[in-house]
Amino acid sequence: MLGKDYEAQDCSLARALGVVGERWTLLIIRDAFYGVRRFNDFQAHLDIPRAVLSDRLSGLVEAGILDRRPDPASRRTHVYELTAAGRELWPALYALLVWGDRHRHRTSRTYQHAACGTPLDEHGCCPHCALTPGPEDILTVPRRGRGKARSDPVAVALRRPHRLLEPLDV
Amino acid sequence: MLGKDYEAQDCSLARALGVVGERWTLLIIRDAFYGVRRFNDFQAHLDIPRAVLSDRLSGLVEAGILDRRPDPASRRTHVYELTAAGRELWPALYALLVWGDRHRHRTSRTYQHAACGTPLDEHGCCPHCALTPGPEDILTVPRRGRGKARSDPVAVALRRPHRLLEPLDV
DNA sequence: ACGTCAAGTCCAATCATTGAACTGGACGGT
DNA sequence: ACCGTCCAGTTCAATGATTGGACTTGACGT
Repeated sequence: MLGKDYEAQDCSLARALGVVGERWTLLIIRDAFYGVRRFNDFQAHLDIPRAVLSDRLSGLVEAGILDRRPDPASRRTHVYELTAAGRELWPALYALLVWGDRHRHRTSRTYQHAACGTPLDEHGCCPHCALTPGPEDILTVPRRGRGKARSDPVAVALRRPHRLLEPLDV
Repeated sequence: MLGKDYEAQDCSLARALGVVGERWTLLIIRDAFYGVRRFNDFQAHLDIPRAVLSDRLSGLVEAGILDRRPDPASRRTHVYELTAAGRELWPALYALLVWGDRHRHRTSRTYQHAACGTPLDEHGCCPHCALTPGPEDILTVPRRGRGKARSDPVAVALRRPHRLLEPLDV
C-alpha cells in the first residue's frame, strides 16, 4: 500500500505502517472497532471520498485486516469486519488515542471494562480487576456535555454506550 | 499537518493522527528514539527526499514533539531531540512494532529492559522485573544472522546494542 | 581565499486525493 | 413487468503532495 520505501525496510514498524500508515486507514479501523460495517456508513461517518474509501477497504481486505462478506441480512449490502489480525491492532490504536487525549484534545468518550464499568488506565488495563480486557470486553461511553454533534447515523448511534466490535445498528 | 478533516473530528485518535499520521512521520520519530539527531542522518537512514524531511521536521517541532537546537558541539549543525510529549509516543510506537512483528515481518532487533537484559513482552513490560520501563531504560539489540544490511552510518551504528534516546555517534 | 560540509530551498515530473457525477445490480411496491 | 430507490462502487478532471535532482547559504578548516 505505501510503496517500496516502507516495505524495503527491515523493520516491523515500517512494515506495519506500510499497511496501516496511509491516510484514513487507522480511522477506518477505529470505526470498525466501533462496529461500523457497511461502506456507506464508513463514508458518512468519516466524510471520506468514496474512491479513497473503496481503495482503502480493498487494501485492508487484501492485507488480512478486514474481511468482506455479503451481509447475511440483505443481499444488496456487504459487511466489512475485523479479522483476528485486525483486532490485534487495538493496543496500538488505544495507545495513540491515549497520547492524543493527553497531548492534543481531550476525547469525548471513555473506555471502560465492560464487566465492572471501571475506566481503563493509560495502558488499557482495568485498575479494578487488574487485567487488560480485549476490545470485545470494552464499553465505550460518550462523555456527557459539550459535544459538537455530528449528525450522521453512525455518530448518532454512538451517542449511547456501545461495546466495541458489536455491530452498530444504524 | 493533515488537514481539516482530521482536526475537525472530536476524537483524540484523529487529532493524534493529524500530527503523527503523515507519511514518514512515525519513522522519523522511531529514528529519534534510536538516537538519530541530525538532518543528514535522518535523511541517509530513511532515504527520504530532503524537502519532505524538512517539512516533517518543522511540523514536528511546531507540534511540540521534537525540539530543535544548535548542536553544542559544532556551530554548523543542529540537533533534533524528542520532547517529553514526543517521548510519550513510545507506547504507541512499540504497540505498532509488536503488531508488525507478529503479522508482517519479524524484526531484526529486540527490545530489552536495560537493567536486567530481559526482552520486553508484547505490552512493553519486563516479565522479570514486573515493570514497564520507559524508553530511556530500554536497550535495543540487533538479532544476529540474516540482515540485509543497509550501509548508511546510522544503520552501521545500530549494529551494536544501543540504549534508546541516547545520541548515536555516527 | 578556497574547498567542504550541514542543512536546507527550488523546481519540474509524477503520483495521490478530492468532490461530484455516473453505473449497475438488487429490492420493494404496484 | 415496470418504476424508483438504495447500496456499493467506478470514472473523471482539478487540486495537492511527493519525488529526485540541482541549487543556495552560512560556517568552518587550512
